Amino acid sequence: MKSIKDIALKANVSIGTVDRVLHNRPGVSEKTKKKVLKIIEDYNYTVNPVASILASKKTYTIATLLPENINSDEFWESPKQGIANAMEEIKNLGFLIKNFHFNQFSSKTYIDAFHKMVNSKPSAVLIAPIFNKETKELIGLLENENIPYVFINTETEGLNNLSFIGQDSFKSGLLAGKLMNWVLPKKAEILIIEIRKDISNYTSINKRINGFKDFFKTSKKSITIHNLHFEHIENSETLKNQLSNYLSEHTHIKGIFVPSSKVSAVAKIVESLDRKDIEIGGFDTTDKNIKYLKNGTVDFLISQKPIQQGYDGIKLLFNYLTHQIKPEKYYFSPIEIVLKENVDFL
Amino acid sequence: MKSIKDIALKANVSIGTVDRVLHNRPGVSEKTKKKVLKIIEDYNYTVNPVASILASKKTYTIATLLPENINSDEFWESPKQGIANAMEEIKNLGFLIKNFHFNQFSSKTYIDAFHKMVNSKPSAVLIAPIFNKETKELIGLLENENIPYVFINTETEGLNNLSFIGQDSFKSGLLAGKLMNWVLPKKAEILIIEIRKDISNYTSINKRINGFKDFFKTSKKSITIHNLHFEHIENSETLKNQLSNYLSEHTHIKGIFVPSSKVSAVAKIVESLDRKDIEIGGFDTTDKNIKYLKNGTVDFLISQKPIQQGYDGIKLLFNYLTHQIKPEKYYFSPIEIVLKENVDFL
DNA sequence: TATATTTTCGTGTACGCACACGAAATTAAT
DNA sequence: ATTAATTTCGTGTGCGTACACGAAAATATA
Repeated sequence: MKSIKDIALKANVSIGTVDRVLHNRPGVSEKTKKKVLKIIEDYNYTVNPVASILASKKTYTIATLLPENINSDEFWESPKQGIANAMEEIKNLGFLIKNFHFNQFSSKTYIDAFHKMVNSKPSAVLIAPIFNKETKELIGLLENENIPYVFINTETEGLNNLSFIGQDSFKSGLLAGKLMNWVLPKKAEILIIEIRKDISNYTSINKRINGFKDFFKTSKKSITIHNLHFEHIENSETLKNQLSNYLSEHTHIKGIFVPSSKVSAVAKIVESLDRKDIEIGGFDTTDKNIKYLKNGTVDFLISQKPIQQGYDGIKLLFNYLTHQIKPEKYYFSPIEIVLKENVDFL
Repeated sequence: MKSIKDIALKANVSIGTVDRVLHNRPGVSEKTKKKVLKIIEDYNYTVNPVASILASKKTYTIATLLPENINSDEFWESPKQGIANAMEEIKNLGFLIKNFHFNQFSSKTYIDAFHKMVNSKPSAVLIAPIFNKETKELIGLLENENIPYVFINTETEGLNNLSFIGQDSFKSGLLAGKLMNWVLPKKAEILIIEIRKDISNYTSINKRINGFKDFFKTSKKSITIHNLHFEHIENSETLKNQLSNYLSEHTHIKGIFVPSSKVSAVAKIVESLDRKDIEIGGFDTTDKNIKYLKNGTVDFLISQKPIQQGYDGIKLLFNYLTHQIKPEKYYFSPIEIVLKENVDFL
């Protein structure tokens, strides 16, 4: 393995000069620069990144802005896990992380955390731009400072984000439709359950629903679709009463689609009603959801590999900051089908 | 970031002593060792792998032994891709790779390559032990030299391999059964097509078939299963004739299960027969298979993420060699369901 | 030609760790 | 107590690169 020293020796210049050539720094005459470059080419030399990292005391700090995970909402735990994993890998390469959190039901906390994040002067940021309007208003703060930003999980159009990491929600809804279509009999009715509390994730969920409905335009089966909205899900008695009433009034409903991670709340009720004839499908492999998948109450889940999303987000910024590798603007996560039979192998 | 120097300072010992403790080298009294370890713990210190690698001129070579990919058989291309990706990441960390190949239909070439591999004195090896008997006879060569070995893709029981990376074939067959059950009508017949050429992969394929059949023991639908074996698949005329004859003799066959990556060969024929009523399922996302998945001839594929298998195999050996991290004995790959709707997001 | 200015380049040190060498401290042997 | 053997530990050097500092060379100005 040739080193910078070998190059210098061969070129009859000092290590410093070679270094200047390598980094395109001024202070080298055109003539010697040519000479050195020629030898670098001949020797097929590339800098040793290990030594390079060790020598450059350059440090980068990446800031993240994600919802805090409140009580039962374990979804955000996963991206955070992936972020932590990625940081573990690069922390010795001069990378530092600062995590900022907000309450996903309070835009005020989002704005607040956003400001704090910008004030910490990070090299780059990873944001879950749950609040669309606020994000558009605040994004200038980052652009003024020339801080690159990546969006995760929630798409926000029309901004100069370096990349978006998340699922194609429409397609994932479409896939959910296909699966639901498979599991249902030739003639059936489907209930889509929306929970208002997911309002912050409004766009994604709407796209999922659109995709879902879109699939049934092409289905050969005879399907009717119902919709039901709930305001709260904490008050499980209300939810239970309303849902069981609805189901008893509409006895042809044989499938329930939950376009969010709140599948388990619905599954719990259906199980208590002992309605084994109803098939349930939804999103995200939270522990609770998996429990109902395993016991057969839930038929399928669609996962977006949130751990990997977090991991990829950090790695992407790492590559951008250290190697100026510009990522794709859209970085779509896998749309993974999770059934009882493969849930243990993810 | 705390360094070895900080530890030494705090412990009132020299850097050398800390170094000895870190590497469990002799020459440190029990007392000072305890003291140093305590501080390491307190400081939450971990060695900087970058500096570590730079300092230790140690170099490792990893050898791989995989089938060469003959003409149409593109499956092995994927693990190789993953291996290459992983090597790219660690090549500057003192890692070198030597790839050995064999013809998967000739045990002689396997034995040959195996010997060459051992003679190259690698630090560790990654093997696809396609030939069970031969592997068991040859494995002593590695054990004599104390060379750790990892199996990929093909399981071989009763050996001291560091780890096995691959799919739980039985479970993946079971899953295929579930999917086939979903797509079929209440009453149907299924044809399982085995291609003798896959003999080298005999065990896995058999397990898949067992898993598949196992599922139908619990199915509520009325399903009959047929089996068909083919010697060759190159001679597509023979295959086509036999298969179309069989299908016309057994008109109730509405599903075909191909427990190998040769799905496309079957799909091609079914397509040419214009039998849109037949659902096809099989394994591996080769380009050809994906083509038939996209045009609707094939209903589902099951992928074992072969690229990741290769990647994981190398990374696992890397961690073992550099950090003595002992991997799990079984490292099961995801069992991924691939449909037309999610094939673009993997 | 002497001096100032700019361009070009060489040297030294640091990054955090591994490891060899040998010195100091401890223990054992005489 | 003296010497020898052994254990314990500190120092120094090198890994390949980045970068600051300043010296030397080249060029411009008087």
